[in-house]
Amino acid sequence: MIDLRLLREDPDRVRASQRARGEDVALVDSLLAADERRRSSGTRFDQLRAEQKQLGKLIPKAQGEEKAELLKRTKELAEAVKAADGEQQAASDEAQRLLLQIGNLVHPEAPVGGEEDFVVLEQHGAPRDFAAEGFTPRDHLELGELLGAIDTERGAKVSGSRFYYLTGVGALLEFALVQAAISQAVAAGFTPMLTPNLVKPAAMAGTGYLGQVEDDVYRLEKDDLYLVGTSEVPLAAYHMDEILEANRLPLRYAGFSSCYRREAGSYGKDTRGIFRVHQFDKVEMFVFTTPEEAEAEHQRLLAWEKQWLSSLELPFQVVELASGDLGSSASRKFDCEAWIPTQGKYRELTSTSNTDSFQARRLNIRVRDTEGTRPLATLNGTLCAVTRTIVAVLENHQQADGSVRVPEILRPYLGGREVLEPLTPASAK
RNA sequence: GGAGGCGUCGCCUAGUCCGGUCUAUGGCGCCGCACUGCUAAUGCGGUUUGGGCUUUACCGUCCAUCGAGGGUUCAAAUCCCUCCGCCUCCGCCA
Repeated sequence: MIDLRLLREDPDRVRASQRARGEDVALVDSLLAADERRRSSGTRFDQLRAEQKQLGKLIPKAQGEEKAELLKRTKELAEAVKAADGEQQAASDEAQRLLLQIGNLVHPEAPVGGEEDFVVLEQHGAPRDFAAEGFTPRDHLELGELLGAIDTERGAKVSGSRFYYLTGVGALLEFALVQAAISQAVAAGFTPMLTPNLVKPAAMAGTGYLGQVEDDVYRLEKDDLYLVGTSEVPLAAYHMDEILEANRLPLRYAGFSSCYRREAGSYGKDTRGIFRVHQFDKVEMFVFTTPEEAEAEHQRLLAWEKQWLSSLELPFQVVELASGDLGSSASRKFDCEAWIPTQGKYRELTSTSNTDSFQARRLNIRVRDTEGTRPLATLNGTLCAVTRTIVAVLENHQQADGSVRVPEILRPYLGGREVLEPLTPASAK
């Protein structure tokens, strides 16, 4: 959530941010009104309650008629206090409800616009010229099947569309990617974390995933738990309701978890292969730091993502997303998009967001330093989303005979193997 | 899943049976000041968190906060109910 104090002092800034996001600007005025009601009813409650407490203290000492009179008065006060409390509660709930609907303040540098208005910041490497090499590239599913690495047919049989099995070298490739990614993160000072895949509503709401994207989240109604769409959720909520000493910051965590996404509203999009699936594994970076350090940390997260994709020898570009495509929590977001040869496009492989103190406010996470106790900043960034990375690696490193060259960074985790070879027809099923 | 115990302002802890004197005790830690060649020791003061009012700082003041939420009462850490978490035992189990 945004800072209520800032909203009172500079409502125009919040209005402008809402407008840039393409979200409801009128929320701002409804919230200002509710906040005003909350404060005035709160003041009344405080006064009545103070009077009630004072009189209440006299009762044990009073006698006879004086006591009867006091009891009568305090009984009336008790009623009034209860009523005022109700009003305050209602106004406060209303203000909170509205506050939670307002998106994070858009960063001044973020381009204004919708999904199409992203800005390409950098390009790394160059797409291969398969025509010049004399063959037509196979897509990742075809390659995956040749290698005995990906089985989507049986995934669909067992679990439905957008499910898959990683088999043989496919499974080994995932473990190699995860180990390489975790190694990079640990070398950079991150604490590796294995996190719960099921979380309570407070964790989900606190990270901002129960707003516009709620339909994309799996919910287990019987237990009132959610399947996480990213380990960002359990990592952010790890310090929920805590006050962290400034000298412990930054706290950098590298989480590994499965990620579950309903992909509601993406019917017909990316239906082939494992580019867009309901379940995949991911190594995610998550940082708790001070608001002053947030921007610099965001650049560091982006740098670690670039390092990772470069080490996989993938051609990619860095884009900055426009204001309308930030999601409710991010003030600024960069994606790294890898070249997918058979699509002839760059596609998102990683994404890093600066959520500033937006999630920390919702999750009640603060830092204590000389400035006092105040919300801290949280940031997140993908290190390796396994399935999409497999897509990119297979397609970009394929060879004419259907084999795939293993990037050097992964070789130690694949028993030194330099090439993944297609299964012989005899051993294929 | 069954039975029992526990949850107090950083940590430990008193208070809960029997409601008001709780403005929540004491110790440890921490912060400030004093004293002292330095350190240590000692003394004094401070030390939950949130909200309101005071100009949004300082100072001051009021309210809420004893795991969470309800209830009873003039009055709840204390009595009642529901929920959450932890511990012990039993059962089941990767």
